[in-house]
Amino acid sequence: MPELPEVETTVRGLKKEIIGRKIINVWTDWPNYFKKPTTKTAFSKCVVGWKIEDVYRKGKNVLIELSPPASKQTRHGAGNKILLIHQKMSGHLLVGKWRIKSEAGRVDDEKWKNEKWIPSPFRGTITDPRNRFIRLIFFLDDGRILALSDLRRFAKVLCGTKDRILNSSHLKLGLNPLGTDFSFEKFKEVIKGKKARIKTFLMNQSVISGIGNIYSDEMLWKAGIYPLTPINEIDNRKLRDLYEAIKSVLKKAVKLRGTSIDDYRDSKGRKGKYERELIVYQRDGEPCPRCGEKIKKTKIGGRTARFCPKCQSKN
DNA sequence: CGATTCCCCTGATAGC
DNA sequence: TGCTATCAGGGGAATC
Repeated sequence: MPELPEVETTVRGLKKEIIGRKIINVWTDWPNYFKKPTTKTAFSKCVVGWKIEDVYRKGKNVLIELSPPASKQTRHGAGNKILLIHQKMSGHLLVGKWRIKSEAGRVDDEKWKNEKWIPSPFRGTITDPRNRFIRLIFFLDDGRILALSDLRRFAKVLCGTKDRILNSSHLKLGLNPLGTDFSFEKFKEVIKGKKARIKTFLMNQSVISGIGNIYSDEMLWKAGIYPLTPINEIDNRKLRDLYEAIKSVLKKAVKLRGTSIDDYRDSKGRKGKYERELIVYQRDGEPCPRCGEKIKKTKIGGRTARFCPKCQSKN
C-alpha cells in the first residue's frame, strides 16, 4: 500500500515522464473514483485540454498541477487547477505507451474493455502498462497514458482550482516528516498533551502526513516502543528515539523506492526494494533480530500492529 | 473537541 | 468441487 516512500517514488517518476503533456481524454469503468466533481462527464471537462505543469506529493496524495488551455486563458490568466490522486491501498499509477495509437483520444469503451482483458502480466510492466486492474486512464497528447491500476477500487481522484483542492476536506494534512522543518521540537509540540496510542497517532495524517501501517510498525520496533502505549507514558529519551526512527526509516525506504508487499509498483511498473528490510510488518512468528523473541501481532482500532513483545516496552 | 466505528472493495485463504 | 466466512487496509464521514 502506498505510503510516503511509495508515493514519493511514484511522483519522482511522474515528474520525469509527464510534465509538459496535455491530457486529451479520460476513461474509467469505475466512476465512483470521482469525488469532486462526482460525475465522469464533469470530471473529464475539468481536466481535458489542460497541461501538466508539475507533479508533487502531499502526505500520501499525488498532486498534478494543470495549466489552462489557450481558449481558457484570460488577460489576468486563468488560475491553475489541481488533479489530486490518492492511491489508497492497492492503487498505483503507471505511465506507458497506449498500444492502439490511432485510438488515443477517442476512447471506444467497448473496444478498450476487450483490450485490457487480453492476457497480460498480472501487473503492468515497463513496456506495456496494461493489466486487468486498470480502471482509470488519462490519455496524453504524446500517445502515452497515465493509468491507475487499483485492485480494491479504494482510490479517489479530485479536480478543481488550486485553492479548492488545497483547502478541501480530502487534504487535511499535518507535518511533512521529511521536511527540513520537521525538528524534534516540532515533533514534541504536536505530540504534547495527546493521549492516543502511539501507533494510531503516527498514522493520523492530520498531525504527521505520510505514515501508514507498514512504516509505523517498523519505526516503533526501531525505537523499541510498544505500539499500544499511550503517548503520555513515553519518556523523553524514547520520544527522541522515535523521532529519529521516523526520519531514518522513511529516508531509507525512499532510497530503496518503497515496499511492494502487495501490488505497489512505481510509474514504470517496477517493485520497491524495502521489502527485504522489513523486520516486523507481516513477519509475525519470525524471530526479532534484536532479541530473538517471536514477533507477535495485535489489533488496534481495526488495524493490525506487529511488534516484538520482549524489546518493545511501554516506556 | 477528541476518540471510535463504519464503510467502501476484492483476492487469498481457511473451514466445512 | 464449491460454497461461505474472514481478513487485509486508508481515511472520510458519522457517531459516541
